[in-house]
Amino acid sequence: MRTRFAPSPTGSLHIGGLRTALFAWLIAKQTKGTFVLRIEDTDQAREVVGATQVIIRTLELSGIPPDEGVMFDTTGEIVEKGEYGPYHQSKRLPLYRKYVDELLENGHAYHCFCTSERLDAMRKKQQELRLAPMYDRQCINLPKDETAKRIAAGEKHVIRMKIPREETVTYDDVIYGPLSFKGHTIDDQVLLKSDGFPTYHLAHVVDDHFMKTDMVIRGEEWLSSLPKHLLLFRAFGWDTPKYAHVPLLLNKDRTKLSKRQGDVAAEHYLTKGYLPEALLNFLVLLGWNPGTEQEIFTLTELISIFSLERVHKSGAVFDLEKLDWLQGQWMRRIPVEEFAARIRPLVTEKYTAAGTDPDFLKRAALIQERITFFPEAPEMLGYFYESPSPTMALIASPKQKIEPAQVPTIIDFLKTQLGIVPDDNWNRDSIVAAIEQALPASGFKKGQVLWPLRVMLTGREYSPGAYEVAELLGKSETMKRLAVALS
RNA sequence: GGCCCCAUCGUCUAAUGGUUAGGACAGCGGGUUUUCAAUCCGUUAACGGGAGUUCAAUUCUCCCUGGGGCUGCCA
Repeated sequence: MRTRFAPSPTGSLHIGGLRTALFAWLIAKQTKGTFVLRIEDTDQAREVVGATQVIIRTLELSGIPPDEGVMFDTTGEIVEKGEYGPYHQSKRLPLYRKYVDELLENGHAYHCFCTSERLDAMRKKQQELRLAPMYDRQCINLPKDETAKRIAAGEKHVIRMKIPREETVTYDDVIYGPLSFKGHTIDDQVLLKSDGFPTYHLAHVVDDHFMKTDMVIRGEEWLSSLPKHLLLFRAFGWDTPKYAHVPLLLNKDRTKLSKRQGDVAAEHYLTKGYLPEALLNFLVLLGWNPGTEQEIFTLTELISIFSLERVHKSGAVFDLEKLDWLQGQWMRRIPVEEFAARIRPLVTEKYTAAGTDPDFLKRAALIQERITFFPEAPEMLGYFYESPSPTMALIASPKQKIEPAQVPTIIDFLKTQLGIVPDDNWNRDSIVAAIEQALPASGFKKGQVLWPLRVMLTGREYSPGAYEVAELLGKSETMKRLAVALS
């Protein structure tokens, strides 16, 4: 099946857009079809420079790049690939013009010279009379010669669609099921703007016809425009694609997910350190479920089990809590070598020594099960690359039942016990043995010696275990840190 | 206001004409543990309301209520 994602380059890729793209990508992949990226740049005023790059990059980073349409070449330049282009709507103007002319000839569309001032006034009046704001068709029966004359005189105009008002348009949406719309409630939509650009409605129908889209997967906000699109396909005499409208992503207050209430830019989550696997896993679960109790899915698994039939109709609140959990799950699934490779540049940026550290993999392994985001790594590994400054306040922990007065004794105990571990046998097991064998006679509890040891070695309130840190630090460094004076 | 759509724990969701209405996240309690995290166990918490159909309705129908989307020469 050929599916497509068709965003406007008006800013970064919306997180809801990424979910829609994911659904479309999954359908294309599971049918061994093609996922097309088309850029809907028909609103010159709202276009943002660089937005197309961001959109493509976000899809790529997420792991769902387009197969056809707008994409990057090997050098990172935006190119178009495929036989149904161009894939930027701004490059298809003659095509839209041609088909809107056809509509004009067949009586499915008409010229409209109304000014926006008149339209505003009209709507205002309609609102006051509690009527549906709709174009009043003032220009629908303009004589041909008058129309021609006004156009020739350079008068600004648009082309509107003529809706058959007596009809009821019905459709069976892949997700929403049977839908029906009464013709007299549908507005005579503008198809071609006065600047010669098409509106979404015209461009969508023409493009998805010529690009041979089998299924249009888009957000639910398009549901009420659907009859216009259906009518256009019919007016052109073209087959209608299947439509699957997907439920919206919502703010906490259940309004349509918007910028004001949080970050809606998909790349924000990626740059913040969320794994694409976690992000897509989270998004796919918003509105869809596999019918089993499985919650963690790779993209490959999703390709085989995803289905639009199991997407339901109500909107889903975009609540990050579960994303954080999924992030943790995915972080822990990364092979440790890969994990180390990912964080190494980040850690090296702050601590040059990490770049040549032969034990980096072991240190990375220590934090993998407790880290949430890659950027936390430098902070979490800092004590391996710079000497900590432990304080008495931190060591004398009431929770561990440690009195300040006991601290020197405890540290002496640690020095003595660790001192007897042979240099060539410095490993976790022998460190454990050296300390725990002497524990009963010392009168200290485990926590009373291990908490101070950990703090002396790391200077931190939280960190991986004392034994593991000591092992990786090596004997001489461990002994050195135990000898540091407390502040 | 008009049109269209939707409605199960706080959130994401499952299931069913007869069930103790299931799971996950979060919350809470506990185990493990030198801290934090991770992990394990337990636990709080939902069918919006009213009619109708039926022996039986959370499930089917209708109405209401609530929520959302659209209502641009935006997409």
